[in-house]
Amino acid sequence: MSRISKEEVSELLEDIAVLLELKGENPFKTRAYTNGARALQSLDGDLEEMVSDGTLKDVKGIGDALCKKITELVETGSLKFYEDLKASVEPGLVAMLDIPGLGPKKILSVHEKLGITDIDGLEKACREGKVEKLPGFGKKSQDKILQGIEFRRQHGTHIRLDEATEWAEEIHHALRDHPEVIRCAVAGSFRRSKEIIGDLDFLVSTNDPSAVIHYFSSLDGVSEILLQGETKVSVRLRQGTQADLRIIRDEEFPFALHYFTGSKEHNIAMRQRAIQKGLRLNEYGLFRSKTETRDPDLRVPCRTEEDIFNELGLSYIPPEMREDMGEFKLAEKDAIPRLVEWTRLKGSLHNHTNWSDGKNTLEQTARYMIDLGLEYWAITDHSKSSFQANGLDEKRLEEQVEAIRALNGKLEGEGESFRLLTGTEVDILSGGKLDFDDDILAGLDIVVASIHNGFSQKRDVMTARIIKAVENPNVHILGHPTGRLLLQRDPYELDINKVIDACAANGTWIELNASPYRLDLDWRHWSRAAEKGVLCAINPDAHRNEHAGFLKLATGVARKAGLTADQVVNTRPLNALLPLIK
DNA sequence: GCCGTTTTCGGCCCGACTGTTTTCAGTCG
Repeated sequence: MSRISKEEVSELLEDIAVLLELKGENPFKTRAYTNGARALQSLDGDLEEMVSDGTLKDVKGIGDALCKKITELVETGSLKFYEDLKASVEPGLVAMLDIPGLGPKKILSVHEKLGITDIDGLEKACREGKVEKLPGFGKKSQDKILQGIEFRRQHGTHIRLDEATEWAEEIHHALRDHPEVIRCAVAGSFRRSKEIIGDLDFLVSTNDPSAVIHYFSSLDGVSEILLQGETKVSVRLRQGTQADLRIIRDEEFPFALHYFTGSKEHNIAMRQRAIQKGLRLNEYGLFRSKTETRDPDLRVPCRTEEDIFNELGLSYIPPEMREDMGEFKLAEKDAIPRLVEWTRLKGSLHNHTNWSDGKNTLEQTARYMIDLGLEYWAITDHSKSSFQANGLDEKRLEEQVEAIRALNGKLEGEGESFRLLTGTEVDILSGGKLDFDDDILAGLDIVVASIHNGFSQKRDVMTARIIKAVENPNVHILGHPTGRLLLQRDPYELDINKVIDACAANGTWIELNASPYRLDLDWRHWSRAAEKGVLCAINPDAHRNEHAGFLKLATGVARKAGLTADQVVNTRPLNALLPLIK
């Protein structure tokens, strides 16, 4: 047996799907590989075991052919079918799928007719006017391809949740202000609290579509209209993100809201359920017909999204959970958890001040958090090895603890029940040793242990390093466990499942770092952690007071992770938290 | 390639928009 992980197999199956698509294979076959990849992602059991005991074939979405290929991968570490397939496709063609307006058919066409093998070659052919002469292409297609290449060169395509929030709120408010708008909503991956947003989706019900479409396309932040029809318009915002608006009639609103919230995979599963019940589901309604697509007389009356789920034998699925990653099983049994709400948070357990690399003083921080109505706020400035962040040594830490005690005394004298908690974000050094000795750590309220250097260690070395740290009884929380910076830096190599298991075994909590750059631990890993009883701390890792706002944003991600208020430690009031951290 | 109390073959989610056509294929979400 070779060591190949479930994730690696899953990614390889997705690669196969892309390659098959480019070869012009039957789209349903292509999708079978995508489905297989997804089935593996949400698989609970151990892949090697399932291969050897033959239970892999029982997994829905994995049939004879996929089972054989996965078995070959697990047993030998490679797959001949994949190697042959990869060798038969020009590698430069795959990247062309990212260019708007270019799909597999057109890519194949420029490849076969003009011998183009990569984006640079495509750009050259466009400039020489060769592409517009191909059948099915024209001048406009050629210009659009050139524009797409240029745009992608200048901007990335995705934005973080905090950037998306600013735009979404601004446009949402603008739409709400328009007199012809009856109802409007932000849908899409933003409503699902994805950590990274590709484009923004807005939905409006109105009796005057053209007025709203015109209004939307001429909003202040719009730099370019990409396409415009009678019920749909797509624009480019100033900073590069695409925003789509869909217009529907008001009685269609709940159906359209569900449809445009997605995810695509969730929607496909929903429509399949509708078909099984002899119904048809689209953005205009749920119809008692196999063919009718818009007849109001055949529409099953639904006032809310919840009604739609109920009609299909499901309890309400919150938007954040709509990824077709197990939510249907829960909704069938009416077992969707009551997800945590950000208003339940009572404080935070990982933050910085001007003692290390933060902006505000202890007192500014305390006053600000009191105004927000919070009960506690842990001060966990960096430790001495993080010299780039002005980390505290033992002496300064001792002084800070004194200062915090004094400030707490002053607040108490003013009748405030709010408390700053003492603490540190202690560096996990290479080898897993911590940057402070145990007797120092033992005297603090909260110890967060995090990695800030030596990112490039090998997977097993890094895993052992982190496990050693979380086994220290003085460590309460593992901070930003994978070190990723969204859209900037990949996670370091580690076996996250082993780390989760170690946290479970030692009663160490795991952070959901609320910084929009991190949102780490990723929501996809929390079902395993929660199952093993690991508690979550939603921590803004605040470096200035306004970062307290990250708590709201990250609670959306915690909801996506399926977490309840009980599973999040900082929903506890101070008097319930203190016994836990002793 | 997967799947099945209508099926082991013939389906597979669905509709809007664009550009190139002259009724539709390709792309997108």
